[in-house]
Amino acid sequence: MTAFIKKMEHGAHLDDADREMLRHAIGRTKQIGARHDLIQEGDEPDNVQLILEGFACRYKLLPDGQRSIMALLVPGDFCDLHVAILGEMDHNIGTLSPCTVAEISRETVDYLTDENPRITRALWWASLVDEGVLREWLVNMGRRPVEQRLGHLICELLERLRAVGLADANSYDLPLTQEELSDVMGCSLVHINRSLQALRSAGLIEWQGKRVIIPNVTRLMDHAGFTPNYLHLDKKRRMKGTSASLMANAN
Amino acid sequence: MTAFIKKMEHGAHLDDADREMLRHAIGRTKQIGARHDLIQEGDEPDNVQLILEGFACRYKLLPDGQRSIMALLVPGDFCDLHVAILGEMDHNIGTLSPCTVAEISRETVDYLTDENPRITRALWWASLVDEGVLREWLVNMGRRPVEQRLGHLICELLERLRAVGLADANSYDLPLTQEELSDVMGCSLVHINRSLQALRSAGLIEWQGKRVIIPNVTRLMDHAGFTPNYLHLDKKRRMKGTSASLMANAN
DNA sequence: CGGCATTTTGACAATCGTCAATCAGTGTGG
DNA sequence: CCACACTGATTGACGATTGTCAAAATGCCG
Repeated sequence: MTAFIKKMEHGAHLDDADREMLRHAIGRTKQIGARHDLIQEGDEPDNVQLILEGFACRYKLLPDGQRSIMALLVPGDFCDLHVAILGEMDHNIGTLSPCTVAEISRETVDYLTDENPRITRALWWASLVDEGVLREWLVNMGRRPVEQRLGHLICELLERLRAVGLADANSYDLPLTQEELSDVMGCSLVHINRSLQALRSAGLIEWQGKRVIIPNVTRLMDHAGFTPNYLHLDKKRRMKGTSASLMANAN
Repeated sequence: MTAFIKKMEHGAHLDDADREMLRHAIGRTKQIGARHDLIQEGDEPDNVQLILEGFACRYKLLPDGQRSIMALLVPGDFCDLHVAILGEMDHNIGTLSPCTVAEISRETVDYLTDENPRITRALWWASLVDEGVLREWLVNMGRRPVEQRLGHLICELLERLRAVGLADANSYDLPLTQEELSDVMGCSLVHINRSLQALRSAGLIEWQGKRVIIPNVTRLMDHAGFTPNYLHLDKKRRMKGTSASLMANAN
């Protein structure tokens, strides 16, 4: 919950009333165990789901049974804000760890966006950042060897989790198995295992149970070719134009 | 121009007045030669650019000089509709072939979206489809060998170009070099060359100059594991909710 | 025809996947 | 408390895919 509001703060300048509106918007929440689907390809849901705690992912299954994970969802991330426009889900969303998930009705979303331009801007910002992350993942996948790819992902999650208060300066909990990592990175489980070992023996990462520790963040970022610009986590010059009303009243 | 309107029609039910508004929205157009940047990383443009003719791409350059192409833009596609919210471009856009590009001022975009909910819906739809395409490319990159990957891209472009009237039932002009294809597919030029040969000798594609011919579309789609659902090119049950107003007045 | 970009080829090396087995950690029932 | 089952991590051997290098062939355009 606080993760959600912290995230939104990165997308717009919210005041106390805005934060209060967001808090009220969250209606029912539910607990879901690890490895359960929140929504499936072809679904046309009536509510919007939001991760409050735990890790989830967007994924597709291929005819030959392979799984491809196209996004990791952490607390504060929306699952399916967009599906009403597209008609139906073109992918699945499943939990990776046990999750707390909020359900927000369409009516509530409509109310928020009709009434509050700052919240609307924050929601739109979140959606565009997701797109930026997808582009960077594509670069990662296409042009970096698996060892750097892993390092890049670990850097990205450090930034994203710090943005919602779930990581300290150089470590965080990452509840993914190596098999799940292999579905993210598009390579074999064995290769993940060996690449992680390489990163560890290079002193770039350490692993204590489910917690990742990055002894020297700058060094890992350098090794992985990571630059955080695509996460757009600073609001600096972003408020000038009026064109944020682009998506006004699309029904 | 007609490509642009044809594309928008896939996103919402437009009437004659809507189409007229779209036609008027396009102000200055410019001709750009092949391999010129339309916008670069770090830019904060005041106008929105729209491809009217030709092929362009989104790309990033890596420190070691490698190029990664994360999206192909064809007539009807927007370049940077979103950048006002994010603050600055996190990637470059460059032409691949000579292009005709329209510049639309922010004021015009604001006017359209304030006044016309159907156009707003169509614009939002376009943005969400871009995201769906990114997800599918990520699957393609991570889980399919290069030969199928190429087949998949060729199928996707057939659908996208047919949607804007630039392809017939089984062929279209594809003005990309093999080197550019290698930057899209994240592999070496030599490997692209050999994979294309494999597709040709399997009778799955033919190449006449810059034109791709697909002798048997079903067979290629099958070979590549292509399903067009992620392009959301049919409007069927898509108009029920009101939540398309999600992005209303975000300034 | 000559120059240049693009495509094609061959030989070889590096990366990465597959298979199959072992090791380590955790929780359960007896 | 320990045997057992189960999941997840690790290892070795081997083969397949893909990259690199360098050269030759092809096509296009002035």
